[in-house]
Amino acid sequence: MVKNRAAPPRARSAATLLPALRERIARHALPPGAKLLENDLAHEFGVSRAKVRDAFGALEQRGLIRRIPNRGAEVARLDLSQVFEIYAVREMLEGLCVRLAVERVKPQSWQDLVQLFGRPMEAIVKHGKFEDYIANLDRLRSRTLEAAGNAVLADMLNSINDKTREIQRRIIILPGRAAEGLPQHRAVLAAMRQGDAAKAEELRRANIRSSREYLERFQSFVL
Amino acid sequence: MVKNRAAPPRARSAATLLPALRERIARHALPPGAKLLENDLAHEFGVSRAKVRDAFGALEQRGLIRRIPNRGAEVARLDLSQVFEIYAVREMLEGLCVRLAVERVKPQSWQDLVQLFGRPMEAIVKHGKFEDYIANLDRLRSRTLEAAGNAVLADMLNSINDKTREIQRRIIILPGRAAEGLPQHRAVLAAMRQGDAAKAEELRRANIRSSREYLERFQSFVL
DNA sequence: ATAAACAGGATTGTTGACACTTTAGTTCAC
DNA sequence: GTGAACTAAAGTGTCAACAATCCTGTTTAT
Repeated sequence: MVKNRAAPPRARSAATLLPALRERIARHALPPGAKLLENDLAHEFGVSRAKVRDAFGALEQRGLIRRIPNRGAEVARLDLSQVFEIYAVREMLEGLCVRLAVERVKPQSWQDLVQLFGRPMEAIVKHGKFEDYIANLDRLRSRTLEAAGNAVLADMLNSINDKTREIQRRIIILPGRAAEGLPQHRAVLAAMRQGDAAKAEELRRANIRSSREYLERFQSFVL
Repeated sequence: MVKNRAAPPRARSAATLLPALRERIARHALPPGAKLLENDLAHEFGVSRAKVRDAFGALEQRGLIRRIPNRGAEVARLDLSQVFEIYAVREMLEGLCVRLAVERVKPQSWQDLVQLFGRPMEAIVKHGKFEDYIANLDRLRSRTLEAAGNAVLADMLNSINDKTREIQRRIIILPGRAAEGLPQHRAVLAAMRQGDAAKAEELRRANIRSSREYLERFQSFVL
């Protein structure tokens, strides 16, 4: 190879390096096992190798990449058992998140989401518009996280999310999953709209267990 | 100041740098707000400044230190609201941990801990031997974490623990807390010994809520 | 006397060069 | 033809010097 196969040195700033890498890894633009070369990235982002190295350190701490001495860094692969470990934790934390959110804001503040998850989402699922479905789920997610007002929790859930975003995407695309998931999210939202924190928590946990079952059944398609 | 007030350059290796700093911060050998000087630490541990810098990056990711550009790093202070945020998360995760542990190992494997938490701990509490009390709690903790067999969970709980170890210590020393906590731990262990995962989980959560109440009542002594 | 301006020292941030390790490709012996 | 030994290239790990920034104590002007 004579030429740099990496993208030309677009003038990106150093501050965007870490989030950009996180994003690429989370959406599998950099798939598991992909090697990360310090030089190429330094060149592409227009920063020094030292900063790339710093970013690698942060990514390693978050469990997004794996570093082997003298051999470089590669995107971490997660095997099935790790994914199930994450699901166990996620069930608890997402449940807590919903409960805190309900306890801290007025019930009517969820009204717009209740409506969004009515007809509009119905149509989205009907027509298989998965990207829109996911975008709306994400809106619900971030609204809930914000309402919960717990930075420690937010950090952990974001960390988990970075690792499993692509897997969740693949589960949603599975036959019947969206149609089965939507009523579950609606039920959670209904409890939130009523201000019933305990019920919302339990329903959210059930929703995640249900997603987990899909993963168990279709694991060969997802991993 | 003419002389280096830091310890003489003991020959410590680079591999121990990060754990050593974590430990110092966790036990408040470096109290909140203490400034960390790259040069002093590099000298003390006999490593280059670059490595100290790497370690700082990891510590910052874990939320143990705070870095301000051009101003250096200092041990993070946690205010009361953050501590309560952590308690909310901890209650869920410790509960999960106990449940998983019970589900994965034979009930009789807890027998030695049941006995340890009988007479011996009774005596320890009676004589106010707090260090022993804490050491045994820690033994219970690590045994449970290991039995749970969930690396993601272990990571999160360890991270939380690093941040609140000293606070937990101060709560335990509070008048009446150890005497009130011991029966709670006994109850959890009894449920574990019976193989009743759900009950053990709920009891553990109650135990943490109880600890939280102490913190609420005596916050002025703890922070 | 007070506050702004200024120097000197201390500390962090950044860069580039160099050493070490691994990998891949080539040669050579059998 | 096969495999071991050697060589060159690529990549990572490390360090030390340099640049930029901040802090402290002193001077200076009002």
